Amino acid sequence: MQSTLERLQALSAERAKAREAEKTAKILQMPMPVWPESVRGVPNVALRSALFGAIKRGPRRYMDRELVTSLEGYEVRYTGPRLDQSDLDVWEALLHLARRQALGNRIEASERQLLKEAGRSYGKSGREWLKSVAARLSATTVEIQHDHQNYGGSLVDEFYRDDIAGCYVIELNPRLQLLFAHEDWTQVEWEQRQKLKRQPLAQWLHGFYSTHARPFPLKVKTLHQLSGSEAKQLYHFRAELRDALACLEEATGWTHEIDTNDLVHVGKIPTPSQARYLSKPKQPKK
DNA sequence: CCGCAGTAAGGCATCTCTCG
DNA sequence: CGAGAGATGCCTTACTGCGG
Repeated sequence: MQSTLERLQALSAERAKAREAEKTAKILQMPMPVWPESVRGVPNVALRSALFGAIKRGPRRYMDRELVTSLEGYEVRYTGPRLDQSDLDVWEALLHLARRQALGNRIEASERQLLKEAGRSYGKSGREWLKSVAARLSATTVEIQHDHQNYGGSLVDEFYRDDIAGCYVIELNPRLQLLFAHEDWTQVEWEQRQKLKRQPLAQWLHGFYSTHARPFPLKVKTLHQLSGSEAKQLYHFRAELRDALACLEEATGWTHEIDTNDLVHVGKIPTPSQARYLSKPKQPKK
């Protein structure tokens, strides 16, 4: 026999669940945020984790529902071959193309257009590469938990070449909308990212620090794990990190320092929107 | 542990050629 | 001219070995 209290508790739990579902439904109906042509809008979870890692070319390690290192607050599991910064280029390009439509809609784009949006030159090797990225992004599984919101599925629902139409057909998962909710996404300067081409670690750092208006110091070891670097020795990674930070500074003007405690400091000039955000909570000091 | 130089191997840009 | 195939060669990463 249930007590009145138990019944009440069950009822309130049910209501909470319903509210959560309602919230999710609401988010799914919101339009995709719009960002200017010069940036790429990317969910923070993709930039604050090793999901798209700073890994070297060559054979990719296969992951099976493995927990991906990420900043606190995100839980990410991934199944499939490791994703790299080039895969991120394409995913960003797809989101970019989709941003003016409601997610879930079909995108049709030529090989040429996709390669251009991803910052690649058009040629035999580029087209072959695009095929392999399409296979990776559509055939792998990501599970993301953040803020009571769950996302599960592939990064791209459909991604195939329609030989008759002579173009690619892409269908994004409508639930991707959840990853853009609560302003939990970042505008990444595309021109800066392109300057860091072929330098996975510098690209990863650029994405990571783009998500922070005022970066906080992190240990070299933490960055090693967060970036998904496969360097086996930490001092090797430290050397790579130094080079990458120097490239990053050249491309963005963000200053860097590794102090005696092995803490990495990055100083940056906040973007206008980040500056507004920073000035909000605190009263201006005088 | 750390820095530097050298190495291997693969990613990627680019060039040329062919075909319609 | 434009699209695509194939070949070539540069550039990068991460590892190794040596000396401090």
